[in-house]
Amino acid sequence: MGTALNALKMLEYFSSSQPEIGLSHIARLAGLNKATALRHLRALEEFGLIEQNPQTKSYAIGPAALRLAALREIAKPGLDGARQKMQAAMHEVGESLHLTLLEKDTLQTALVVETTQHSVRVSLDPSEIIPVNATASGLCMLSFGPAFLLERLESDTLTRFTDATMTDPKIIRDRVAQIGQAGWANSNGSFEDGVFGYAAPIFGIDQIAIGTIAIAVPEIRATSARQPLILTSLHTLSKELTANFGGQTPETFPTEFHP
Amino acid sequence: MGTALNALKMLEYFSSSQPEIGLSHIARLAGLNKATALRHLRALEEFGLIEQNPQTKSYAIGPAALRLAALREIAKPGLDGARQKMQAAMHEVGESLHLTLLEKDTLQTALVVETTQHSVRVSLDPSEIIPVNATASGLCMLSFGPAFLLERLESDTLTRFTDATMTDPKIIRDRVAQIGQAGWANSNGSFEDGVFGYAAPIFGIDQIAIGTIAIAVPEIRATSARQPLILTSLHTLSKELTANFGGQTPETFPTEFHP
DNA sequence: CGTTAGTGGTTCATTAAATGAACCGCGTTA
DNA sequence: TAACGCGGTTCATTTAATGAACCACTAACG
Repeated sequence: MGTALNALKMLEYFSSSQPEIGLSHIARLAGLNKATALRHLRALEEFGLIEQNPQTKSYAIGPAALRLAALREIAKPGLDGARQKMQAAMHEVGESLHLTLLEKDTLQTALVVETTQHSVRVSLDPSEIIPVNATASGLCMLSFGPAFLLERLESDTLTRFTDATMTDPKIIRDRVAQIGQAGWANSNGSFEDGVFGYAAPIFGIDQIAIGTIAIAVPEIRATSARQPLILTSLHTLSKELTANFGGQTPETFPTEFHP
Repeated sequence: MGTALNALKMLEYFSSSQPEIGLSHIARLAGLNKATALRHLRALEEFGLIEQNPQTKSYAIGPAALRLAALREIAKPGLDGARQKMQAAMHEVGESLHLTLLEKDTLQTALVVETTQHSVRVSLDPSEIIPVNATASGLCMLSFGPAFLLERLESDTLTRFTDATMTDPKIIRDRVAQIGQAGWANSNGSFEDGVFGYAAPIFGIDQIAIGTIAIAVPEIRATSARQPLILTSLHTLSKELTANFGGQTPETFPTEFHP
């Protein structure tokens, strides 16, 4: 059931490490008969989503992908799609959310969705640069983002914001390793007193984080009873936003978040 | 014949002017039964190439397009694909080709493929900025490119390169209108004596030219007998390169070029 | 030099999946 | 109230997808 879908699923086997695949190979990968694999490829090729190298006879993603991506950007300019998903989650959890993206080499707030359900809520300055050592987003980015962030940890001056702020690179690295296992990060008042943060990565095409999605909870509401709700919301957001920005979640990433 | 292809063809109906389409509407556009249209949309949606707006229930291009485009860029970085197509055409026609792209507001040579078949051939300096009034590429760009190029024609100083160079904006505008009808432009020694140029547009997603592909022929070989070959090559290149860069050829564009 | 194992691609009887007319429930408009 | 259009569903009918066996070709190997 779903011929079209089966055809499309063949596209999943192309990756940055394997941008060109031969007929027999992709048939084996997809568990399809060569004949059907070929017919699917031909259909995709006619549409332009697949292209055959006339020399090697092997197949690669075609130019139609570019056209569709351009259309996508017109229909949903990235952040708009993210905002909608964040707003939906905000209604579920009843807390403020913020989306941070890695711009060049700093982590910046791209979008803030504030809850309307509580008068006591966490507000965040959208122009602030996010310190990697003091926020859940920052720690998350150290775990799942590009390696240079971790590497320059020692050479950076790590500001102490509160008593809970970590400034020792060794301790931070330990924490980062834990987060890499769990899939999510938290910060309990290490940036601002009374603010608990929960963050999860948003992955790019190469399965390296391009940003994070975070839920900020005032300490009074940060009870262990509310954690499961927050963590499941965080997990679905991580996956949805990764998809929204055209990224790919690594297979090793946890399928759910545990406290 | 080709369920997958029929499903994919539904994507063709999304455009910048119509980025969201409802079920009944798209079924009508594609000439499909609502039931089959829905099943196709569901398949595309599961893959992520289509997304349904939960409020309006209408459909739009999904985030998977971004992922595929990113993969495409890794596999075939734009110009590489263009070079291959140009080389194939070069072998067919036996003349030098050059690809020019509109960078910001100037027309620049992006790629040159020189023929190896003749010792007398046209060479082009890749760093040169292409004058719009003197080259086939320039005239082509005036016809099919963004409007501002034509609008600033009067305010620009138009250099006279040879006796055949057009410098009167009025005459140029007439010529541009002709080219708009024909689909291709030529320049007979208006940039350099003894060089005949033939050019056709490369369109972007919005059906406005983002560049041109040109064939440069030494006057001695620019016989009327060779024109048909050159023009058909030019036409297929125009379409192929438009596709290569993820663009879309307007429906009003000629299906073949006539001398 | 023949054998083997791999490739990309084709054929055609069999089978499974795509199809579409009619239908439902719902919200708008007349 | 009635008529229309919408998104979505159902199920008998038909059409198109499927896959085992096959061909032609290339590369490696003894």
